Amino acid sequence: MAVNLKALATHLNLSQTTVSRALNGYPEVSERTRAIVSEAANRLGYSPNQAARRLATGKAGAIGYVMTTGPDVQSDPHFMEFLSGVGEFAITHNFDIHIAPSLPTREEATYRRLAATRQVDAVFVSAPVRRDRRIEILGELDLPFIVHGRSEDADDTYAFIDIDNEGGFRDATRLLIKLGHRRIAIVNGEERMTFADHRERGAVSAHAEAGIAFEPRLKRRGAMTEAYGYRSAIDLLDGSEPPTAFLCSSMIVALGVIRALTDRRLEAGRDISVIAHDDVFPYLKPENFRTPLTCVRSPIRKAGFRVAERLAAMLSGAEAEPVGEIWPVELVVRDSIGPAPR
Amino acid sequence: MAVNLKALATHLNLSQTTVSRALNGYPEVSERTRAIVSEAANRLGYSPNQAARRLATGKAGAIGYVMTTGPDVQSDPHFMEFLSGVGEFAITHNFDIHIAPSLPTREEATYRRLAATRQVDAVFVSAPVRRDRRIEILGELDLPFIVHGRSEDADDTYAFIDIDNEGGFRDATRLLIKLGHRRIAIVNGEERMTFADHRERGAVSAHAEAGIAFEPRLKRRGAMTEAYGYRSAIDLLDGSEPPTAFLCSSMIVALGVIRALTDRRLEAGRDISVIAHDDVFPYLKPENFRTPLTCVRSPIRKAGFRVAERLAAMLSGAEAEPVGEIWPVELVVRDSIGPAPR
DNA sequence: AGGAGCAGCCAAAGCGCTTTGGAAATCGCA
DNA sequence: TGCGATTTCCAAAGCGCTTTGGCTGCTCCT
Repeated sequence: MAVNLKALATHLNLSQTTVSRALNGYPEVSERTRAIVSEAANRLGYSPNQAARRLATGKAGAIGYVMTTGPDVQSDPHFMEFLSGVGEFAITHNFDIHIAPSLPTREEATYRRLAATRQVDAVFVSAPVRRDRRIEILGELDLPFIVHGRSEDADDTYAFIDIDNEGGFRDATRLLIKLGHRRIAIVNGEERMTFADHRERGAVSAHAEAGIAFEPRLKRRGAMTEAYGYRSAIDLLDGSEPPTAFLCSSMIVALGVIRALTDRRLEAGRDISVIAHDDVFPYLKPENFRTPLTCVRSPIRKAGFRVAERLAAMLSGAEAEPVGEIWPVELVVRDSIGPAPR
Repeated sequence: MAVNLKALATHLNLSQTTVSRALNGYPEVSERTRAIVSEAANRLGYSPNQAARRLATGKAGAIGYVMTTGPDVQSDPHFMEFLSGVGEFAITHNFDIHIAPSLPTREEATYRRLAATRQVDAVFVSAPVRRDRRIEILGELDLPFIVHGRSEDADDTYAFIDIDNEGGFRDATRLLIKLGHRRIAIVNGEERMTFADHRERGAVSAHAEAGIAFEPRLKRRGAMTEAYGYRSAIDLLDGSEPPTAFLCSSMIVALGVIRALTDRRLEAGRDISVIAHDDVFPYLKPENFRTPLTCVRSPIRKAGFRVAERLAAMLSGAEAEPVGEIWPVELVVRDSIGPAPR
């Protein structure tokens, strides 16, 4: 059915060697021959069997990702946008993305399998937690990897790219403090997530430098759903000494927080201030909130692109030492903040 | 480095044949030997080189998906939830998901490459358009595939699984009509999308059977962003003879529509009715809208699971003829609808 | 004219697995 | 005890590619 190297070579009265070299751009074949070969290849619709090529070269032509899933695992809407970025780069370098689904409990085994079966040249890890087992395992495995985010600080033992979550939330908090806010709630990501740690740390340090005590009762941790944002905000607003400002770890969470405000007849920017982290989605923009939302912003798609780019660099040997890269985030002020009520 | 079959066989003083058979569960090896072999395989951390296995068997152990991406291509938040469903099934049958990123303009070539390089055993296609070129190509290619959605009706030439978009929107529209609504807007998906055609058809037919003319001015087509929902609704509300009800093709669109209503001091369920399609996301639930949202509902994750399941069936030969499968959707009534104002 | 150097091509090995086509050992039974 | 049937295992071929290590014939220089 499908035409293979041998058939093509026979057809051309050339050896497989020559045909292979012609197609792969090796210099030891004349331009004339190369032209003839590639013309024929196109015409006959030849493209090399990837498995055979892999076996011969040892290169997989794909980068991997272990996606946890299962009945109780919720999908992360951020990931799709991140993946689009990875894909954008992958296109330019002709590699694919190999997704290995895994139950959360089988993650370790899945990484090991990926490494052992040589299906991918490298992997990327996302949403790292505090002491991320995946990073420990990958460190032992013979498989290049990069982390989107960080596992633990002061770790220069693995490659990563992260955004300055701490700095972003510090800036945001500073701004709120400058506006007179003293009770600032932070509706943050899940407990174990490092990005949430960093954001909290940023908020805390901004309080500290202003000589204000950050009240732990005002912080929340949880899976970033709209419902979680709502519940958290209602809970805080209905308690005694409610916050005068909210920091939200995602746009979806902000949606829930705003709904709570609306329920309590509070208007963002006038009665209460809201700042959220914006990963920049095409379908939900902070400037389009009823009260345009002040944000700490960093396009997650760019991060995906960069992750792929770095992985490619690692594979080509251009990046030897594991380096960590931290991107600044941008504070974009819109109408959702204002002076603290007094 | 990595232990291979040969090494394992030598170590065990057995032939590669026997070791291979023992590991793959063939009957012509004694249970005793099998036990010894698999113990050793575990201990030495052997797992077969996937490329070699592919080359030998012709099976890739992966299903493919061509993901369009690029600077101007927006990611689809629905896809991640769909993919989780695919993954859930994939786990149980030990195959992976191979994502081939592609510029929209190169989609055809990407499918051809996927077929020619034999990297995947089958592919799935999502978000089909009217005359979907992808389906035409795949029909010619020697690569099993299934479509999530439909390309054109009366097509029993390819395998698909779809939800009854027409029926769902017909039911929703009937309900609105019964409540006295006569000007029902439909804020639908992109022009070329078949699911949007079907939903529109459902709405139109419900009008027809009630002897009411459906006004084309009340329909909108576009990429389903929040901003699009908002703009569409504002435009309709500010026009003459504004609609008394809205049908929205996604939850995100509904978010925008609701924002527009709020801007115009209209309350869903009291002043105006809203029904949306709900793909069932963990992070944004219709029951948690300020006014709980009446929905036409069908979990997209389940569809993903089923797509994978059917693909597996096709590969095992259990599913020979291409069949189309259409799932009913559920109309879930909540507070966002009410009698038409008079 | 004669040899060095090089461009252009090829045969064959090998990547690590599965699988075909036996062979040897064991078993059942008359 | 002898012989066919059944287990249990093996050697070798082959999947389709890349790549090593030549070989040939031409050009160029002295």
